[in-house]
Amino acid sequence: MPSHKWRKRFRGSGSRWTAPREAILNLLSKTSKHMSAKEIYQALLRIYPGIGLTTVYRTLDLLEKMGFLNKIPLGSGENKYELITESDQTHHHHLICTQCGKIIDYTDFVDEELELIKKTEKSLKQRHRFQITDHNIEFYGVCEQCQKRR
Amino acid sequence: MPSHKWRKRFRGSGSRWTAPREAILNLLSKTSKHMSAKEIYQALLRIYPGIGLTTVYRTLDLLEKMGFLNKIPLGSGENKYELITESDQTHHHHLICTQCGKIIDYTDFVDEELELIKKTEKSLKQRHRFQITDHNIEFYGVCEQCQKRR
DNA sequence: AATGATATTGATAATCATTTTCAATAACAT
DNA sequence: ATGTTATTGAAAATGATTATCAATATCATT
Ligand SMILES: [Mn+2]
Ligand SMILES: [Mn+2]
Ligand SMILES: [Zn+2]
Ligand SMILES: [Zn+2]
Repeated sequence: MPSHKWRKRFRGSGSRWTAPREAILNLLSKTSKHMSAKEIYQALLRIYPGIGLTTVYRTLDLLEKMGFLNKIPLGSGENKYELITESDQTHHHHLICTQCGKIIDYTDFVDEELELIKKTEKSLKQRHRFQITDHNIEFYGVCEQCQKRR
Repeated sequence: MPSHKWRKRFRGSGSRWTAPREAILNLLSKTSKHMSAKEIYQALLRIYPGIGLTTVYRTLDLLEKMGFLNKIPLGSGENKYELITESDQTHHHHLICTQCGKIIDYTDFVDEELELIKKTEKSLKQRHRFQITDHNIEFYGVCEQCQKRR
């Protein structure tokens, strides 16, 4: 468990290093999946009985604010979370199954994409006086398994 | 009120032409805003007292399925709706204020965008065996008014 | 124009994800 | 070891949307 790399980043922020926070970070670092609060809660129940769903929500909020993870709205009102890895494929977008909610990362044409994004952002900033902070690109469809299911 | 152009499109679909449906279509055709169910409900109350919020939701669902309007998830769990105009700027994307939820249409670089989209879609389709049905591009930021507000 | 089958409506209650409240507990600077 | 206060978990509250259901309106057919 090389899980203490996050610990230091809690220092000085006024936030404390607690068992739920460690558990959630460990879980998310072990999976490549994009998980919802409830999924995270249920997965944790096995290794951490007694953890509260409320705590999961609060922790996810905190971790997002600290820049540890991304929150991905599913349109159904449900959100999914993924750890931000400081390693390789940091910038990526998503392919979302509209049937089961599965999310797949992709990095196709990121360079061209970024160029276009940059241009558009600049244009929008000037014309609408928006302070642009982020963008989102995603594709929707039906995954292989859900295609077979009917 | 040239509002009877939709009427015929209800024929044969088994759906009936009703007052709430006409009211909602009229309202949305008069505005360029992207409105939530509640906003639509409240706007209608003045001209159509007694209309139910439930009916608004149901009608919006129906109209979306019939291809009359787009549903835009806000990430906060709230959705906004816009009429699809058969006229000019059909294909566009959105600039969304994260403070007040205001949505602004933009059509910058749509040609380049569509080219990139097409390429990416093809690539994703092959590699992940997804049946891709749609895409979404949006920018987030803070609108001019919300910048002033603090 | 009257009839009848059934699509639609609106009030109410139910869901579902997320947030708020609050008293009990745990983390950590001293 | 101690005290301050951030954090936790249970329970209730919220906000958007959906399900139920009896009453009503639409519209094809007399
Ligand atoms: Mn991802
Ligand atoms: Mn629009
Ligand atoms: Zn799927
Ligand atoms: Zn705004």
